[in-house]
Amino acid sequence: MPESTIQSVLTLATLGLISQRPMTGYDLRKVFTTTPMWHFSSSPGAIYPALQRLENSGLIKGIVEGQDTLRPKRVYTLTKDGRQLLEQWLEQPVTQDDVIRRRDDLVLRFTFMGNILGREKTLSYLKELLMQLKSYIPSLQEHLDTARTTESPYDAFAIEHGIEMYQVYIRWAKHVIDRLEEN
Amino acid sequence: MPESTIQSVLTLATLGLISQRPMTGYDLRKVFTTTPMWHFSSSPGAIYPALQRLENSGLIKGIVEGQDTLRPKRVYTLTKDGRQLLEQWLEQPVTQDDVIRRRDDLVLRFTFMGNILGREKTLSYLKELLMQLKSYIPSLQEHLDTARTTESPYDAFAIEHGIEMYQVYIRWAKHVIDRLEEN
DNA sequence: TGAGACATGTAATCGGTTACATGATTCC
DNA sequence: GGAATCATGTAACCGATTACATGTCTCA
Repeated sequence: MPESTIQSVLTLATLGLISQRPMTGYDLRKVFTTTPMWHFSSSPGAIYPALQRLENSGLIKGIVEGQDTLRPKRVYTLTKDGRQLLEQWLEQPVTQDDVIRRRDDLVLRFTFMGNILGREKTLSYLKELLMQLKSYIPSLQEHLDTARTTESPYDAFAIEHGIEMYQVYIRWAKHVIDRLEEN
Repeated sequence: MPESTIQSVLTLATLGLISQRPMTGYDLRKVFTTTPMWHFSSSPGAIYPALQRLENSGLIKGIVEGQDTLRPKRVYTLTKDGRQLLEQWLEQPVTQDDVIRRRDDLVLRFTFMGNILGREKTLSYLKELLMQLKSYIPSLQEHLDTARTTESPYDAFAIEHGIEMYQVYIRWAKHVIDRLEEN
């Protein structure tokens, strides 16, 4: 049972990536600079300390490859505890707070979920997500109404932006659910 | 000329809000808990230190109201330096990095911009934003193609999510431009 | 008289940013 | 021989989170 308090998105993303295949710090940096996961920091000052923390917490294990050569590298794999923590994160219920403050993390969780928890759990995750997204919109709508009556046109535009974002999010989730249910 | 290095979104948002009307720390907390700006932290441990930093940098000035009473409060207003820094932030060109890593900040900037820089500058801001948004999509499209050919369906879904988000962002920006140009 | 809103702080901890630092290997 | 890529780190700084802490005012 991992008792660590590690929960930053970067470490969770790292854990997820390492779960897909063993990786070095350099590999991670490449993912964070060359794939759409580039909204994560790829600076060595973020990644190497993160890997050290994960290893110290027993969530990953580094094996040195090419120890005899002049350019050895540290390849990390998940430990059982690491896998467990990752699953714990993925199985967390979707909260209103997630939908408001951690919109992007929810997509990240989805991405790892398919391979790790399977199709069924991914489907219920998406349905839960869908519910939370839907239940958030009315409050935005209310604020839009007040912004309109108080004549703050810029505020109103900004809130419209938010509403539209959540609406496509919902449409996307429905679409993915349909696709996954088609088999 | 403010030489401070203050640039966290929270402090910039604070500066923007105080520019609209003088505010206390408590007022800010209320905004951050009761309006769609609730994705900002409203914890006293974030706000009060931020206000102190802003005041120490000479960007805002606190005046104690009700000093004689038992519940005095500190009302902050922008200083000239504060206003200048705020304008500097708002006038910054929209970069690719903004569009990737600071999507939300861009909307925040838009919100303050109307009142502070006026309609013309807001329009050019939106057009700049539009360009950057458009120029970002092709790279996502490419990654979508590779994800599809390598049979990573979950990755592909996630990238589709991103593309759709940017597409509505673009639609929104166009819509607002049209509205503002109608006068 | 008690609940809830008003009002402001501090301290420990943690992690990300920025900048610095070093060296090997590969390929032209 | 030089550029690009491979590969890994450290240190100072800063700001956000969490938890703790305190007290007033208003209204039912």
